[in-house]
This record gives sequence, structure tokens and C-alpha cells, in this order.
Amino acid sequence: MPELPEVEVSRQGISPYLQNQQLVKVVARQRQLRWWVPDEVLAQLNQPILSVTRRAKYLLIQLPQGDIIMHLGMSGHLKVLPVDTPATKHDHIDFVLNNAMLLRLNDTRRFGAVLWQQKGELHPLLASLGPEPLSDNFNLAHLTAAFAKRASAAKLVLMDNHVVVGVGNIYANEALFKAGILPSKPAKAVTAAQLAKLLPVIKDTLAAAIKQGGTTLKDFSQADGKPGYFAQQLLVYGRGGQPCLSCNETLTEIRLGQRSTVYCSHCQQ
DNA sequence: AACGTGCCCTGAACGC
DNA sequence: TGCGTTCAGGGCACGT
Repeated sequence: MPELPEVEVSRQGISPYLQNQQLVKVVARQRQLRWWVPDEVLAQLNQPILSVTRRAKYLLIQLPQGDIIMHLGMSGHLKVLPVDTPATKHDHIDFVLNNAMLLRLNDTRRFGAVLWQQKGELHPLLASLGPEPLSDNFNLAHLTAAFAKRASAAKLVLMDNHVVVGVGNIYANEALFKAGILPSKPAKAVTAAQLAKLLPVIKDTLAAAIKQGGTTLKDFSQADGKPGYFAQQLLVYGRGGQPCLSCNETLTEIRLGQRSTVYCSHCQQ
């Protein structure tokens, strides 16, 4: 499940292979993704690739006339391969380049998406997003204001893309544990001291994951490259019923907003 | 506006 | 062995 670090690592991985290449065409074997580009857009994609950027968990392949927007959903991953590489199961989309290579999107569960935004326009999906977690716009004042007016559980507010982007279920669990905040605690009841702890925890955890992934995954043109996956120390996620690594208390698992939530009732308040 | 729920999808892990 | 059921999750759409 690609979270923001995996998406950023993917961006860094594919970027050198795409930048300054000409995008020749898009081959779609499976259009039944979460969203798909209109046909008339596909016809105009024979353009040079200027750069590959990221906003939240969306990748943007920037062309002179606009941006291809890609989301990896739950199970999507990208590879750069020789153009004649046979497609295997769940290889849905190929972005064919003029250097005999292609960018291939494989997405088992098809929660991923491919969209288009015309140059100078902002796609509605990107228009109302909160700040990037690693940017200065995501600061204590912003976090405090967002939490102050919400009665929902702290974890749900943290995962709200209008508050901050890119904090998925795993990182929300981990960050709240590290900050000592009970996931179910009403956001408005979270103390100033807890928020002051939470902010750097989010930034540090995401930054460390990107750094680690960046060193682990260097060559996205290898067929056995594993973008969207890197080893990390998970303190609570997936460890419900097991002992807390800090105090040895048994970790509690509940569901919040239909998502698995794990915490230590001793360390988190 | 804020909040809760449903939905999309496949494959792994389970129960009978 | 072979079914059927449950679960995983991002994020929008919708109803209240």
C-alpha cells in the first residue's frame, strides 16, 4: 500500500528515465481504474516529458500542454522497462517513450487512477488538498487550528487530506503512538503539548522513510525492482494483541472510520 | 460544515 | 479439495 514515502521514492526512481524523453503513446489494457483519462486527451500526448513531480500521493508527469496525474491506489507500482517486455497480469497501462523504454503501471486492485490536467488549470482533485507534510506550510499553527474545531477522533483528522496530505493509515497509527496520543481522542481535546510532539514526529517519520527507500531502491528499470516497498520498523501497526515495545502492555486494536487502529492504552492518552 | 457510511477491487487467509 | 466469507485500504460520493 503505497503511502507518501513510497510514492516519493517511486517518483525519484522513475524520474531519471523519463525526464527529457519524448512520450510517444499510451497503451491501455485495462481502463477500469478508479479514474481514467478521456480518449481525446490520449491522442495529444505525443510530447516531451519536462519533469516528474508529486503532490500528496499523486504523481504528475509534466508535459508542455499539461500534466498526466497518476495515483497508485492501494496496490499500484511503476517500472521502467524495455519497450518489448511482455505484459504480465495486472500490467494495465504503458507509457511508451521514444528511447525504446516504457513506464508500466501494474495495479492488482485497480484503486489507482490516471488523469489529466490542462496547463494552467488545477484538477479538482488537487484543488482542495491540505499542505504537504514536509513543507513549512504544515506547521504547528496549521495543525492546531485544524484540530481545534474538530470533534472527530484525532486519527481521522490526521488522515483528512484537507488537514495534511499523505498520512495514510499506517503512518497515522505510528505517529500517534510516537506522540503518545490516543487515536480515538477527540481532536479538539488533544493538548498543545501533544500537538507540538506530533508535528515533528510526522515529518521525521516520513522523511526517514523516504531516505531509507531512496537508498534501497535505486534502479527502477530492473524487472525485480520493488517500488512501494521498503523495510521499516512498525511499532504498533499490525501488532494488535502483541506487547507494546515501550511498556510491554498488550496493544489494543479497534476500528476507526473502518480502518484498523492499534494503540497502547498505557503509553497513549 | 461536519460527520458517518458505502463503494470500488483482488488475493490472501480463514471456516466449514 | 473446494467452496464461501472476511479483510486489507485511499479517497470520493452521498445521506444526514
